[in-house]
Amino acid sequence: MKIATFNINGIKARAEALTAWLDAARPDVALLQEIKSVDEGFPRDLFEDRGYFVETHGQKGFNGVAILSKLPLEDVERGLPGDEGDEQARWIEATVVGASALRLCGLYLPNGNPAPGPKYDYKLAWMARMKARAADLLAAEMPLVMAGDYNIIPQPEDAARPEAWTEDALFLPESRAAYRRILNLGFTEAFRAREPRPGHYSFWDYQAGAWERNNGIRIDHLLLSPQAADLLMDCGIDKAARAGDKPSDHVPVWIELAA
DNA sequence: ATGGCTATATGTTATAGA
Repeated sequence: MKIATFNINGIKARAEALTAWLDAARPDVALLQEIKSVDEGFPRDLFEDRGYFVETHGQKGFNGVAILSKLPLEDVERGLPGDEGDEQARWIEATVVGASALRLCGLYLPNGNPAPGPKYDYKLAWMARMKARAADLLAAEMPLVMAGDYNIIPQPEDAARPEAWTEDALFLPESRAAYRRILNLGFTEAFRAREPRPGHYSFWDYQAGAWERNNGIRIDHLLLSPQAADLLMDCGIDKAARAGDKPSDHVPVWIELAA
């Protein structure tokens, strides 16, 4: 089963590039972030026509996550628990049943800039809530994939110019420590489990020729529970998507599971 | 790099992104 995460940066602007990638990459599951659309505005037909079941958790203008799946999605949950007052659409869960049941979490972790400040406080609080939810899900001891735009550069080798990010919410020590606390619950980060070398990125800024200069960062991750890590066959980054017409500033990252 | 581009809605400007 091929499972991908892709921050599309707006479904209205990305319908063409997204469907072209789906037709070429043919993932069984695609976890999408930044749909920037309300649920009623999401063009479900584009994906249902291609054989996908569609679940969305959107809001007006910003944020928003979605799951596309060739297999039915069950027990869908929207929103990250732990703060009833949080209205930002950044978290969706569902179970997909293939050879065995697999729990999926699609997430768009807050950017957090500028730091310090209220947006950074929200990022850290959100990560604490995510850790609590992840611990609950791990207790089920079933295959679990938490994938999305983490807005975290885990290590210096995950940035072309790490020195440019030292004051940034994506790379501050406190951000990376919060990320490691989640990882250390027992997750395997799929890409690093298979590729130890530097120079692999999932985001290039639209500005300043970042793509042309390969000035990227790796911030889109798939975290696997032990039961899912046991099934990991392969992981990759679809870098070519950044070179297409009207691209997102992120590219898809995918795994192949023996499930 | 002092935000150089892109997307959306609040819409000929503001807000957010990373």
